[in-house]
Amino acid sequence: MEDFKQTMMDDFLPLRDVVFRTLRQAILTGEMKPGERLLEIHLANKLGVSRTPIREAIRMLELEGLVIMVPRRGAQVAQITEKSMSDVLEVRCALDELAVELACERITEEEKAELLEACEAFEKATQTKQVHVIAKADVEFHDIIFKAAGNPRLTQMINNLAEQMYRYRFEYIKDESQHRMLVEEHRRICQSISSGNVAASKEAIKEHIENQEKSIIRQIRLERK
Amino acid sequence: MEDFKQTMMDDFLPLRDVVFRTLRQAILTGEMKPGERLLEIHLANKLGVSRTPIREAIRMLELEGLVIMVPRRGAQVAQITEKSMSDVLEVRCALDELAVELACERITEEEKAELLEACEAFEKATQTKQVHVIAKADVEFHDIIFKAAGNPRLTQMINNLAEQMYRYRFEYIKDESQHRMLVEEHRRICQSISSGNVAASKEAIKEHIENQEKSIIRQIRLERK
DNA sequence: AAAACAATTTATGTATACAATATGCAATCT
DNA sequence: AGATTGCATATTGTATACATAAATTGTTTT
Repeated sequence: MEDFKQTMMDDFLPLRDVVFRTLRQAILTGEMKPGERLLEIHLANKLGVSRTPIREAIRMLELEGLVIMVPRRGAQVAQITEKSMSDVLEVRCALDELAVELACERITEEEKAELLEACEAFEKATQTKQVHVIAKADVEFHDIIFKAAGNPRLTQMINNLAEQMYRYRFEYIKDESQHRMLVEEHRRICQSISSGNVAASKEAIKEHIENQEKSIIRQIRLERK
Repeated sequence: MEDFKQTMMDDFLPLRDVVFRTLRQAILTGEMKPGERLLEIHLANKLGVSRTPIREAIRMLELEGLVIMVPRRGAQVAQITEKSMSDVLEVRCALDELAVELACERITEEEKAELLEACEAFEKATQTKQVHVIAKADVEFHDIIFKAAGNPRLTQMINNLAEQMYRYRFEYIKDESQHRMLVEEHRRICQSISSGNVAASKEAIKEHIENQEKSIIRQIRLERK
């Protein structure tokens, strides 16, 4: 009986959170386009809830920078510009460098094993050529680094930044010509962290992010063709 | 009459934002203590508004990490631990290093002059021995660096992190024995950025943040005595 | 026909009402 | 006495109602 209650409480989610995730997903996947207005009643009807959870979700999206508020005109999906993306990536690169630096200092032997395993799993995943499988393996690899870095706040911030590029991620991963390089980059990151080489780790992760940046910028330019 | 209407519209702020700022201030200054519950009706009565703006403000505070939500129990002020503070400072240091690095690369001659001026203004401010004057001069100094770095997203994130330490800031600035060192640190930062020396700038800002960290950790230990 | 103004509509901002859930206390049972 | 159940209360979660401002449309006037 206690178990039941526990599970019920665990997966209870206020509607605002459901709405928040739904809208965020819609924005990040590009289903809702930049500049598109978020009409409360419209969204409320569409999602079958009242305006209240919609509004609270919008407040959260606002603070995440995914929507911008125009006073007395409501919310609209934030514009994604080349500049704003490279700004985000600039920050993300710095934070990822910090993450690998901390990981170098704090990683346990057990985590080293996990990292190596995740690295190999990623290589296998690329062979499936299934985008979501590869994406998942990629996330798992990086999550181990974050765990090893032991700074939850840092993890949260990186994940938040990474989400902002969600819609371009798949395009990047879809491109099979990149797979060899991606695997190689992961290997270098894995090795340099395991050997505690801070400088090499930072260099490796920097290249990793820079390659992503190039791909994303390319995508953006294609879109506004 | 038209004038009045115009000014009202210019500085029109939804109540949620007023409430947000008010509550954030209360939390950051320590007026609302960690663990304290945020009862919606209570706050609504106290601030003379309805529950709606209170709730929306809480959603924003939640995403900023200043309050934590317990489902069906509402919000409470987040605990500030030594670990959480050093986590934040770890990230902040990395971001500040990025900021000075970018500033080195992008600063204009005009901004160099502004920076020098702000640096000298800060020194003068320390002589007034008025905490809020010094704090303001300090903010202005760092703002010029952020402006020079030319990454609004980065600026926003650093400011957000800095806010989380708001309540300890004043204690730090109040301590007059630190003033000489603070001025010296600012001078080094100013000089190294102006001369475009990335490595020296990073080193200087790192020390600057580390000294703050020491002071903050000291404060926290004092509080929980 | 163009501009200005009024009326209407639409959507946000705010308040309140209603529903569901958790908490605390007292009465009851073992 | 201790545990348990049931009820009252407090509080959150959600929906709706009302108020105000912006946008739009249509009409009138020049």
